[in-house]
Amino acid sequence: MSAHLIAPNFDLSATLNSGQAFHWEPHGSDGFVGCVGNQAMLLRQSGQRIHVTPPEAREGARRYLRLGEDHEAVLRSFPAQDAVLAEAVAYCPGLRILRQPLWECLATFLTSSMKQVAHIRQISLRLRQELGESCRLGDLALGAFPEPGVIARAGERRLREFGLGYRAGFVHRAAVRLASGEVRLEEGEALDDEALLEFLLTFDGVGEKIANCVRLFGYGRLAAFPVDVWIERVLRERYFGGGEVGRKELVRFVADHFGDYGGYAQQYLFHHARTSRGNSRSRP
DNA sequence: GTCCAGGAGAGGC
DNA sequence: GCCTCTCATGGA
Repeated sequence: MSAHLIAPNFDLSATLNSGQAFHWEPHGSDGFVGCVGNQAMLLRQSGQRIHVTPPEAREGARRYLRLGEDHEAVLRSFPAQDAVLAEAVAYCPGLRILRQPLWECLATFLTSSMKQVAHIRQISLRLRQELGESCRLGDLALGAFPEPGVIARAGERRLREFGLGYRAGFVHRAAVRLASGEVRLEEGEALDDEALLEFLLTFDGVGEKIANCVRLFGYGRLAAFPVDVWIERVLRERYFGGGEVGRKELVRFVADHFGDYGGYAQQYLFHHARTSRGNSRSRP
């Protein structure tokens, strides 16, 4: 039994494997299994349809995949004279931004600093398997991302067993803050973009880059533009002719160049730089 | 074995 | 304000 969603110009595989979420596992020839919150689901794309199993996960999947939004408006908003961005969009036009549950988004990106995507993925899966609530999907048992209280009780030492290294303290302290009720991530929903940034920066281990990832992939602030090592390289090489440009100047540039949907532009540039052939650092 | 990763924070200047 | 160093780990 499954339900389906209409998803025009959508690339499920690229979207789930583009360094936003890290826990989706291939299933069968063209499916992916994972949890969104505590809902286990199988997603499978055929043409413009995405089939969701079980059917009761349909609305959760729709929200997570941000379906039903006007993606053409996003593409129209991009700077008209930007050939670099146009190339990245043409490379994978079906790539989208996800809308992830806030805590799993924050916690996952707290583990991301100075880590390769493959390793962030390994940590995310281990946290889910070892500490997360087990969610059944037919014969499969998938792990939800562990609640703050569970991580708080597990302790920093236990987290280090999962390969978090010095990031274990960041994740643990954030979990303790949330589990104690001192703050709630949902408070951020009501804040404007700037106030939300300030709020996220109050978490130890969250700097501007990770805060922007959480604003973009969790809170759905589509103008947020995370500048990581990949984006920094692309900007320097393709937008500034390989010249010596300070990181600060790059941040200033993206703020007024890419516009209201800069987060999408960023994701297209990131995905293209990281996965396309011709980039010596990327793997085929 | 070597390089480097979706960084942040502290310290020096 | 900007530059540099350290933090911990494992995939490529």
